[in-house]
Amino acid sequence: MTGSRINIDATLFCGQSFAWSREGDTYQAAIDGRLISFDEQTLPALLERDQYLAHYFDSAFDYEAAEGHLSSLDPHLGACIEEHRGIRILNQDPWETTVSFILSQNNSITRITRLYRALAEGYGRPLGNSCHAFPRPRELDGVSEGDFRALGLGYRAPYLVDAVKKSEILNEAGALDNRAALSLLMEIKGVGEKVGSCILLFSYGRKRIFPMDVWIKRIMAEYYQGVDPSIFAPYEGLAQQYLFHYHRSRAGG
DNA sequence: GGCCAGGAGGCCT
DNA sequence: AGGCCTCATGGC
Repeated sequence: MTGSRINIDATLFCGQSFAWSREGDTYQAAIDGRLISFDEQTLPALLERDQYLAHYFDSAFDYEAAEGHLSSLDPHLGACIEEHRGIRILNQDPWETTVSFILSQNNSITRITRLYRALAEGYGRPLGNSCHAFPRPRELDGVSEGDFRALGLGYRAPYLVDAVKKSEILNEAGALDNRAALSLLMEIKGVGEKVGSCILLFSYGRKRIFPMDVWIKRIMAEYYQGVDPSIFAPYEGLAQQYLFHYHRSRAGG
C-alpha cells in the first residue's frame, strides 16, 4: 500500500513548519531532536521504515479522499488543490510548533525561520554537522526575556518565557476536545485564537480546525462571503492550507 | 542600486 | 483602539 504522492515543497514550506531547509534536492531539518535528511527519491523508503516520520508526514490519513471531497465542493478550491496537490498536514512536536507560531505573529517566514534557528543554535543540543536540535522547555528554563530579546524576538520574548513556564500545558491539551484544548493553550501569553488553532492543527492532528489569519480572512471575504468554514467539513484544516498556499504563492510570496 | 518609511501570516492592555 | 520588536519589502 502506497499513500498518495507528497508535494514535499508545498508541505514543508507552506508555513506550517519553520524547521526545514532545502539545498539542491536535499531537504533537511532537526525535528524532535533528530537530524533528518532526504530527497524526493529517498523519502518513500524512509517513510516505510521510520514510524516517527511516517506519522510526521501523516501517512495514515486518506488524502486522496479528502482532496476528492474538497475538489467536488467548489471550483475555486478545486483549482487550489489542482495546483498544489499533495500537501500534507504535518504531525509536529507540540512544543516546536508552539514556539514557531508564537514567533510567527507580525512576522515573515524568512524572519520566523531565522529566529527559530537562532534558538536552536543558542540553546539546542548539538547534533553534529553544525546542526542543533530545537531546545526543549527544560533547556530554556531560566533563560531571561532579555536573552530572548538579544536574539531578536522583540516583544515576543516575554511570551516565550511564559511558554517555557507553562509548557506542561502541551501534555494536557491532547486529551481535551478542540474547544477545551484551545482555551488551555490560550493560557500561554502570546497564544491567541489563531496561534492556538495552528498548534492544534499542526501538532495534534485536529483536522477540523480552520486557523483564521489575515490572509484567510481576505480569501473568505472574496470567495466565500457569508460562508462558514464548516462547509469544508470534515477537512477544514486541509482546505485552509490549500487556500492559503494557493493565494500566497500567487501573491509572489 | 541604495535609502527611507510604513507595514507585517497577532496579541495584549 | 493602539502599541509592540525588528526587518523584509516596496516606493522613490
